[in-house]
Amino acid sequence: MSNDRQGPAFDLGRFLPYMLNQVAEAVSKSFQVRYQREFGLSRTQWRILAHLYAQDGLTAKVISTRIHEDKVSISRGVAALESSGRLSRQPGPSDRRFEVLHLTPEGRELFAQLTQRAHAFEADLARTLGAESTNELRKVLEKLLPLLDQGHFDS
Amino acid sequence: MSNDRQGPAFDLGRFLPYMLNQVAEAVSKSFQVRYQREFGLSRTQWRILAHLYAQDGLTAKVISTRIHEDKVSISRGVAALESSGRLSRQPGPSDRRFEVLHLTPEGRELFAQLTQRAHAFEADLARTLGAESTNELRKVLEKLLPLLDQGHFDS
DNA sequence: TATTGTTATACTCTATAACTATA
DNA sequence: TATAGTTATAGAGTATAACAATA
Repeated sequence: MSNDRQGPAFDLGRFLPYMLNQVAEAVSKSFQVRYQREFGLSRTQWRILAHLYAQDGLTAKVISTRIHEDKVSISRGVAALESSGRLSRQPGPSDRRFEVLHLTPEGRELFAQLTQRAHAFEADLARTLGAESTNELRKVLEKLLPLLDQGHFDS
Repeated sequence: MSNDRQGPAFDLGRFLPYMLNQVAEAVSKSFQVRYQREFGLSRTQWRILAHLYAQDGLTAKVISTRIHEDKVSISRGVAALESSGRLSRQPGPSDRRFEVLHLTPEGRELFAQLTQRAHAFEADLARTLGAESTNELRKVLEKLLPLLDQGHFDS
């Protein structure tokens, strides 16, 4: 058998960035159904709600840097969540360029329902992986995530 | 201090699907620069090249199912790669509905260059993570990837 | 009737720049 | 001059359906 390759071998299926991406995309898409189909939330909206649910009174800017998303996309997400009655905004008391964001009772109630589904989803994933692999995965991700904030993967 | 939470707690930063997604996106984006900026390839085009580089003569259908991408997107990627002279297609000998895809020498040469960058990028990532974490990550991903093909995360 | 692949269309996301209002 | 947030716009990616050619 002749081998007509002229360069070094490459197996995409064993290329870490590709593997990571395939898995993350499938998991993410599978979970998105839970909040998009039933509650009409985009991924950005879901993430904004999650942050405000954990800590009320954040500004768009803070959320933007935390989730590494553009301020434009956050601005649109916040506007949509406001017009659907899930959050309200007030001008910042000390600096009126900021807007302080608060969940409405409806928004809080909605997200409380979503946390249950999120936890159930995560439990399913952990069951699929097994406890040990889940812990290993969590450990690796916890090691990588701080590097993102430090801009280790920028450019 | 009063706690005004009305539902169960939720920490997005410790939610596995979110963690996976943040890391995968950052890693992926960081690598994309290598083939997009210098060679004008889209992610789909890069993946098509990778498959043909490893195994010449595949059809669009086969590539589509392997990388879990829509046949429309593959069709467009193949058309773009053909018009930029990186691959050629012939009607399948036994069934003319299929088109057999081959890299041109230019396409093969281009991808040989890309494999070097890919390996270098992966080595950087492994160095960042450390050998042990890298192996753990690989093991977990190898456990999850077959589940995708089985449709475990569909719907 | 089913399958490969193309075309058309619409919708979402993303990235950028220009703008406002505040500081 | 710099920052928070908005608006407008163009590009890419994604999803769907309709279509042509072949089986």
